[in-house]
Amino acid sequence: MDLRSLTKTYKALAEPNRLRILKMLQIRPLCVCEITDILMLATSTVSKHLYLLREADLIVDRKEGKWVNYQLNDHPDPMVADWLLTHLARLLADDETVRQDAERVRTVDRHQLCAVE
Amino acid sequence: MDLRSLTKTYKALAEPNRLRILKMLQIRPLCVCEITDILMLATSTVSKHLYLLREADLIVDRKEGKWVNYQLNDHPDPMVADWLLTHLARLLADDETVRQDAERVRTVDRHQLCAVE
DNA sequence: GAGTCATTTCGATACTTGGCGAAATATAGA
DNA sequence: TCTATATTTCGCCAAGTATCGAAATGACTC
Repeated sequence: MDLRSLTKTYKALAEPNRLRILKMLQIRPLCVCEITDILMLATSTVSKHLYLLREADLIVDRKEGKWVNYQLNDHPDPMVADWLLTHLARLLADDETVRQDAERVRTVDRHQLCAVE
Repeated sequence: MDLRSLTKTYKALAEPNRLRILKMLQIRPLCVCEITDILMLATSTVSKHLYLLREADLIVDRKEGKWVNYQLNDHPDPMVADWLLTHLARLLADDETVRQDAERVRTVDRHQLCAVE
């Protein structure tokens, strides 16, 4: 673990929408269109956020048909990412935005969202 | 602890020179000119880095004569900064830059540095 | 109080990053 | 193979940030 990679990890965490994504993924795996719907950002923007979280070893992607599911990394670098994800579970529990995101995660359905309207 | 303040904390950590400063302050308190000498940056740049670390509750300043000594915050927010600083103690131990910084911290003397040459 | 030195603040500049839409890629199904 | 859908990549712009030097501030000493 050197300065460069630790900086990359903290940079990945230093953005509110990316923290929201991580908190949402604590509830269950989500596809890009579900995350996009909840954050209300362009798909390309969300894809970029997911790329940075993946590069930081915090999440992993699993292709499933035409969807790409993202989930928290179950086997992250034990020195850093593992520890940060564990801590994050205790953080932001009382944040209003994060709380509302959690409700949306429980009710959102990808079959309703994508390509409809 | 909400999204905004947690983002501020991670932003403070997401820069290599600021991580180097924190690692140096783990050894002993340092004044601005000592840190400036080790990082080889302009004084104004270092001052700004210190400002951001202070705003994130990670360090505190103590005036001592014409110098301003910075040190790690002994009583940080127990929910975040406290935990991050504890973890940081274990991190970056094997980083070459951080190791060299540590040597400089042990040998540097503010009376030799400032206003000389 | 004038001078000296450490630090902070200010203003300018180059670089980085978050955001979008459009184009490219990948997968499923007809 | 053609079409539809989900995602990624690319090019661009606006906002944010790291950096510097110069000016301002604060503190000690003569």
